[in-house]
Amino acid sequence: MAYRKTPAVQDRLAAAKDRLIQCATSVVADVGWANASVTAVAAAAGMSVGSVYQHFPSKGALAVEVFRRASAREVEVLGEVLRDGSGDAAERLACGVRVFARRALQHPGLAYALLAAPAEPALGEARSEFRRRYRAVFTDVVREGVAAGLFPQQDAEVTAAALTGAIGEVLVDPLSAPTGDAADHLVAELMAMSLRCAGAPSATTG
Amino acid sequence: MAYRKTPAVQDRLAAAKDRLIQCATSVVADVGWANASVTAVAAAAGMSVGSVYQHFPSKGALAVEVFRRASAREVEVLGEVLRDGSGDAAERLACGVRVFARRALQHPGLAYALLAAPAEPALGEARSEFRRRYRAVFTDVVREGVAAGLFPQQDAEVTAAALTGAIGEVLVDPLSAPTGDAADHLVAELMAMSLRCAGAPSATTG
DNA sequence: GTCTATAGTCTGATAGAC
DNA sequence: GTCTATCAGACTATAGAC
Repeated sequence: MAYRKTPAVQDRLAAAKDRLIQCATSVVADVGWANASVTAVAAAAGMSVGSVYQHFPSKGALAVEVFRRASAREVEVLGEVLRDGSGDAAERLACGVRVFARRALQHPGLAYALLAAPAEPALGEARSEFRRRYRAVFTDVVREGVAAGLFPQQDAEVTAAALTGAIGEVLVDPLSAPTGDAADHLVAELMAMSLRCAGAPSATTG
Repeated sequence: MAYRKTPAVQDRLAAAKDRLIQCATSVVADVGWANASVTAVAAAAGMSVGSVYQHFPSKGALAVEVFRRASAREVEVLGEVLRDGSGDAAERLACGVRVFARRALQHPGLAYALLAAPAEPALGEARSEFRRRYRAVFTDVVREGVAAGLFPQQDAEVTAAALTGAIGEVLVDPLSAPTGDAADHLVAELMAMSLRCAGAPSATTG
């Protein structure tokens, strides 16, 4: 008969699974989804291919989990800044964009994998959800700004989607990650563009 | 020894290749890149798998050609409106966005495949080029608007990239293609958002 | 028992014979 | 042009190490 796993065993399993996910994330950030074969991931995690399939039913499921964890972190960080930051809606929006951009520029491989890389088919749905969540957090700030008369009347959902796409596109294009002054310039322009996009008045003044 | 192909043969080959590309485009628009196997494409084109490889050296090459043709059409249409349309930069930008959006909403399957679908690894480069070209046409209008004092000072490249990403994201998300009034609303919001994004003054006024 | 290594099956891309 | 063989990579089954 089947015995319940002891806590110690459960912990060990969970730890191994965690490590597997982390290693897989590194591999993907390094070589992209296309080249992240199960064999390569297993090797990076120091385990056999068979063991990988003890943690995940398929390569796609592992990919989804890798994607979910990485993207959840980003959405969470952004959401905190947008919701709990200080200042009015425009200031929080600008701050959120800066944080998002800086994080992406620091981990370009991961950002590219999350935002734009040709991906496992299984990631289609996960990516959609990721974007929905980004929209949700942006939608809230935009709505707030409109309610406060800070932004003009607009469909907050559309603006939120636009911000999501715009920021992703700007950050991902130069596969060559800009550094130093170039990065600062990019972030500054991105913040200005986001404010204009929402219709913050300062945008047209300067 | 190898004889030069007669013109008649060349024409027949070119026609077959054309049909193959068109059929492949339909298949991709229907089932996405992931399910567009060479077998499926060959079947749709009424030829054998082996024949497909007489026209293209690899599946990736065929995918790139499908992508190139479809995206080139879109970029061209947009470019014409933005360059040769009537009115100032803001008016042409708004008009270009409307045209782009309407076309995408009419062919949602193809739009999704071009803009956002999980794709063949080989398409990574093609997609980058596609986006660079979008940026290029947007960059020109934005520059012109800035020069005319219509838009505020800004990095036109960044705004162009943002417009590319924003429009794509807004159009692609609701995999359920909006129809009738909903589509009109979406297009109108998209145009307003694009003008705000570039900093057109009317945007903050109403 | 759980992990590893390994050798198999299966699917789909690709090459080559016909 | 078609058909068949090969190859790669996802996935599975099994045997042995600890």
